[in-house]
Amino acid sequence: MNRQAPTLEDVAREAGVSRATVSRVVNGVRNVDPAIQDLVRLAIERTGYAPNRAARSLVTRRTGTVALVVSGAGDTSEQEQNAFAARVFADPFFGRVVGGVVGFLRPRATHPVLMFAESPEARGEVLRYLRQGNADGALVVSTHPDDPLPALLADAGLPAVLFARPVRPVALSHVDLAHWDGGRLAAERLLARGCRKVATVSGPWAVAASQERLAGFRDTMARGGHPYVPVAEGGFTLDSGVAAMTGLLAEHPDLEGVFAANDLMAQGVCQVLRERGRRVPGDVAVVGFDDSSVAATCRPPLTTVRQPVEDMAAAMARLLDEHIRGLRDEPASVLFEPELVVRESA
Amino acid sequence: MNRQAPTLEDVAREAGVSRATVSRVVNGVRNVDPAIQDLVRLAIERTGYAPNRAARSLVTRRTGTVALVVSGAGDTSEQEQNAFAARVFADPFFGRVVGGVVGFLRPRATHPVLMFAESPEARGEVLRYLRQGNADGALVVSTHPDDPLPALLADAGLPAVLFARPVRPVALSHVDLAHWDGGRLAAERLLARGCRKVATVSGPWAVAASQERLAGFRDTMARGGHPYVPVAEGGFTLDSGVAAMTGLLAEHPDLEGVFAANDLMAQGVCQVLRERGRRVPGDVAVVGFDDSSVAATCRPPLTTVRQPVEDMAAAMARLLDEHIRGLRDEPASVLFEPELVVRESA
DNA sequence: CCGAGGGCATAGAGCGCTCTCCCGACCCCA
DNA sequence: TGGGGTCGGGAGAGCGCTCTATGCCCTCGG
Repeated sequence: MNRQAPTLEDVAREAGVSRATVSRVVNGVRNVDPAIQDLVRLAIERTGYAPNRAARSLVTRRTGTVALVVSGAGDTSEQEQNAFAARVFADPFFGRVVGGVVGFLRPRATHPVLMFAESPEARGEVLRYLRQGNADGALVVSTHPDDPLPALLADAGLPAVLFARPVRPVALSHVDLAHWDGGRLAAERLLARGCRKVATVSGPWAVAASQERLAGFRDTMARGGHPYVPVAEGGFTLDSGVAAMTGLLAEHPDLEGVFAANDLMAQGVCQVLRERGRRVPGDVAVVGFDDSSVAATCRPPLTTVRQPVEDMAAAMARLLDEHIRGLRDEPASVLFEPELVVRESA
Repeated sequence: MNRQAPTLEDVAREAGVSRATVSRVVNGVRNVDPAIQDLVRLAIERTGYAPNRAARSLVTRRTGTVALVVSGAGDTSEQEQNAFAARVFADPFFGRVVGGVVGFLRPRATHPVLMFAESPEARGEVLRYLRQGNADGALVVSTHPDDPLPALLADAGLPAVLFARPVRPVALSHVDLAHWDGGRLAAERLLARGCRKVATVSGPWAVAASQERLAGFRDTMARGGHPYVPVAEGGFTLDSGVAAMTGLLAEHPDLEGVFAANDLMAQGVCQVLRERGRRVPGDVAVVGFDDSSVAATCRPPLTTVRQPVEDMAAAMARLLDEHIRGLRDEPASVLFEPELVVRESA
């Protein structure tokens, strides 16, 4: 970068061949004499050559970069943008997404650019970024059902893959979890433990996943002879879990089991129960959702419905890669199955 | 990206001016007749033009991208790389770093590329990435004192800024916290509460910050008339906090105050204390460090030494920006002051 | 012995942009 | 009115790479 980086031309001169030959050696090789290959490789070594990506992507029209976009709802103010980023990262869920994405991209010499799109300007920035060819496509994790970004990307014809099926249909690939089955697993666990009086802390109503988890839970409870299940709506945060549980416990002091739609809320549920003198799982069994890191470190460790986030993120990256390489034209969707992880809380 | 994106040439034709003029308008430089400016802007609007970044950075030698590198110790195996990413993100600390960095970069139309450098190959990848001109510089957060990456970057003459002063001196700018003062604040708080028997759970010995926090704490306690302070070494994780506190409590059952070198460990300390029947802060006062998100959500909420991570991260980004733009030649260091945040635990 | 054919290398034309000249028009003042 | 200065715009040379077209040479069939 600093003092005149060596160019293909320099290497060619050093090796006594032409620029094109060096280029062939550097990239996947097409018929180059092995002796010359070695010669070139030696010259590359000696000059410390590193291909300039700008020049390369100028002609290949590929950047080896994808945008990893966390997009929010509508219209966050300038001041809140930092907070948004911090909040997103505070959720252990997102770390797993990054882990899965990086795991897939790394062997493909591709790198994720982190972007936040929680305001109209930020969304415009994402679109511009892609249209300028800064990145080949976008992996989008929406934190809000009304997120307009997917539609914008689809309209612009930009390659993109979503985490979770969008509420409004959009012509983009996505990966998702069989949330209904997750709810079912939680219900089955509580039923198997013999819990009679059972309640649930759901995710936000507007989020499709919340509704599906809830439906799976309720349907299964009903089938198991418990047609009525009190529900309190939470917001996927610890605080909201505390609030929801406080309300539930006030109305139903005799609860024996609780299903919280994510681990953070389950943690809040446990806190409230303990503060109210209930033992978990002795008096009340608690099932969480996600199998995030808190599930294991929480006291007591949470029995939870595992969402294979890393695999899902990797699948996202794979789908995007296929779209970018033109191997896939039509939007596809990949559905993952949840799994019950039994620890101590239920 | 898809069907022939419009080029500068197209816009120029549309506006009836030359390529150079359009370029001038786009970059907002030099004297261009306002009337023509409007003309060009209209043409840009009509064609939907977006400057191709590859072409631009080919000539400017700038990418508008910086690498945000989380670098680990030595030689992590391929399988553990995902885990590394997940672990890093599980630490709420890192989310704050990202928030601060993004906050600074965003107005400057710069974006962070996320990279993990926890193995020799990964480190090579980072260097190559920078030397290829994929990014203009690197923001490095080391998770291990023996991290060789800073030296590699310095040797390669690549612009980079570190979070925390490296153990071995390296010719790179960095930001850091006055850790000694942080330890002092914690000690002063415990002294002010009248705690007699006090212990501390330190961070890993190898980490300079741990030693400084410890020194500040001990020196201040000594000055306050408590020359002997039992220490247990932790690893900045919740589990290590639990283990350390278990040991301390066994040897010193009469403890009245504990300083843990980060909030995660403080949380572990509180768990152990509660399980052993001690009330916090009634029986034992606990002071944490960082003021991370767990400090507020923990039960009880932690009194802690605040590290202004977002500001520090922003300062890192600013330093890097100055290095990249050539405004700053010599390595600089910026030191931040910690601050006591009083909640309930002490 | 000659021409066809194939492996291997080179030449050279861009990719889309910036930026340095350079030139024409206009202004000011003598 | 003319000379020097300034301002606004155009022409064109690359930036470093890929890739197609082309050419060389060696082998082999006729």
